Amino acid sequence: MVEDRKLAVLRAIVEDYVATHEPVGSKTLVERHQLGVSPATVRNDMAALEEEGLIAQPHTSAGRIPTDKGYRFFVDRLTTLKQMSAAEKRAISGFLEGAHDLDDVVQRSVRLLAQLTQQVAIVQYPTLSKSTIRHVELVALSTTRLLAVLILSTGRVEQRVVEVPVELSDELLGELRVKINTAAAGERISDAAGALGALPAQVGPRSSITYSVVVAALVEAMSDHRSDERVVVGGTANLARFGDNFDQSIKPMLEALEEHVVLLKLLGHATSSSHVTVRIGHEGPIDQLSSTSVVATGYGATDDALSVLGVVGPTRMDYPGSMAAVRAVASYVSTILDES
Amino acid sequence: MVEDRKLAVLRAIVEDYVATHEPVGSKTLVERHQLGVSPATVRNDMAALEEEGLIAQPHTSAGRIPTDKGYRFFVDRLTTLKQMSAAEKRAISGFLEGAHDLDDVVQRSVRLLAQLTQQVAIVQYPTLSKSTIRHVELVALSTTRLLAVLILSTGRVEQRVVEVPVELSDELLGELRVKINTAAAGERISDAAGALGALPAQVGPRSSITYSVVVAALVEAMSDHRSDERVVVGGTANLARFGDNFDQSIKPMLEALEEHVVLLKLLGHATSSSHVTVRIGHEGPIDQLSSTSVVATGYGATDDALSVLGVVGPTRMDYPGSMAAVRAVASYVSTILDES
DNA sequence: ACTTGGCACTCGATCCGCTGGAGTGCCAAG
DNA sequence: CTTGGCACTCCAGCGGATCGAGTGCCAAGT
Repeated sequence: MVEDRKLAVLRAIVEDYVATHEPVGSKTLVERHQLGVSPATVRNDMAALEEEGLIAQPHTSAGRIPTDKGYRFFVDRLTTLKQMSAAEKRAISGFLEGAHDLDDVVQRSVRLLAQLTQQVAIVQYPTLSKSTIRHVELVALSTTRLLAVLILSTGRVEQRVVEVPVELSDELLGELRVKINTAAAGERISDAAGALGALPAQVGPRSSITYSVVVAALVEAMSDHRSDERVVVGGTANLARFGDNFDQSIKPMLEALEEHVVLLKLLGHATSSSHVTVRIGHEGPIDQLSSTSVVATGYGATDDALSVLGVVGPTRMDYPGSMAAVRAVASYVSTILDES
Repeated sequence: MVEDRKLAVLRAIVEDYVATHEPVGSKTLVERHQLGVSPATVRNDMAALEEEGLIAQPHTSAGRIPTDKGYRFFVDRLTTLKQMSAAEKRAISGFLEGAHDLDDVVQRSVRLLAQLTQQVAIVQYPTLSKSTIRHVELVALSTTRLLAVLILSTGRVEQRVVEVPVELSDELLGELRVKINTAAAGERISDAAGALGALPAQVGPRSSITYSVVVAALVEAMSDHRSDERVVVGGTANLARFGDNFDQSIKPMLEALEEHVVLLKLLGHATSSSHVTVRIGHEGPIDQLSSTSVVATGYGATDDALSVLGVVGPTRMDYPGSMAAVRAVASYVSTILDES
């Protein structure tokens, strides 16, 4: 079938170009792949593919390279999701099992992902808004300052210094601690604000001011979007393999990696864990990164993802491999977080 | 005086080369600086400087560039410590004042330092071994697992999950919490281990096992050197200005920035806060970074530094500027940490 | 004892023109 | 629809010529 062969040619072009980083011509194509036809035939197919905007040539007498549209087609229609080998699976779970701490899990995931894909890996911490409160601890720093420590179900620990306009006695602090914990424990962050808000009214007017100050600070700490932006990056050294066009690809990438807000925009919002999202080149939200692709997925519960992780690389990346690695790591991280 | 002029020439060469990144010749030198002599004279001086190993020429018919030894001489003998302008001082303190959290302080410092020096900035968290324990919190995750949260005087919060081989009742947990806090609060980390170690013997044999397990885990968490290695990096995008020789300077740099252990080696151990350390090129501990310099200093108390911060850049960097910025930021961070 | 102008020399950077080869598009025949 | 043939295009790479910045050295001047 003619149409089939055209797709085979596209696949071959993508694979070859990803492997060699060089425009691929009709002759080398039939040599390296068993297409069973002559270069001339391939040339005809290539002309058709170019017509459809799936491939392009850098200059008249050069081979073809896939366009963003070509990659998109390749990812959507020509990619059979690669399975990780048993050895790889063992390596992944072994590496992640060793963690005894949320920070540890995140850090290891990022390293792992970077190593597996040989690219820049990004892991976002579990979103605050989807966690429930496990415990709130108040520690006096001085008589008018206290440190509020928020321990969440996902293992995240958030802290915030609170200035209180009145002197705090030990008893009052203890009372506060108990009241706040009974009100907030087990609640989702978003709901806790309401439950806590009711507290000041329940106590005598004498301590009600203190209550409201502390409660207000806690609520603020919880809704602080800055802490939702926690993101860890790894494998930056892999940028070195991006190629030679420094200013065009590496510099903007480094700049983006500095700005966590930008990174989050890049990753996109947490989708379901079962689905791997691929954004190719210009499809992404940032113009400077038009030759960069993002492969990401949610992790955590299958239905309602806790957060996102993924890799970032040049459009000419190994999509099947990256997708498999991202999916595998996300799934292992999910199970580990479920256990704890 | 002849000797004086030779040094003036060296200074001029360093300054010009740092500014232009190009080998500097005798003619351009007399044009740009008021040396009051002819190019020929400068050439004689240059020959002498080259004889002494302070400058070198990349090839026969090119201008001169400073050698590492030349930079060293420049830093040691020709640098008058630049003062920050009032506006800069205001900007620094203003930017750092806004922080309400240790994490915040560290993060802001790194950004600030990167921005001020236009280079890669590194800040190490306050060393654990120099902090005292403010509070220990134990939160039950399940009946046999608990989360130990260590709150330190510097504002650092360390956490660790502990598996306990026996079932923990609420009362036992409360008892543990009180005992541990009375034993450890106010102690230096290094001393706390001893105080805690005595605990199990003080209780009945029934709960003594539980005590020893928890205590052991806590002690391990405290002495865990991994957590001493906490380091934050910023301004990576400034690597882009390093120049063109990608493989020689940028790639190894990126690799080093990935490995926090390497970074710590690079920064060196905390020296006193009052003294800024400069390591030039090959003087550093890492061979791959032989064309990279480090400007660092301790921060925290003047006499006994809490930890280290600094910047990393090409040997051809603005030493006076970097030294001034590093010193200024360190001093502001110190005061802020003292306050809390 | 230094400084300085002059001068010959070196050597990388840059431009130019050439050529080889990889790759294409098209056409006519199978 | 495939295929071999063929003319054409254009980049990459090479060698040679040129340019100019910079040097080292020397002899004369202060």
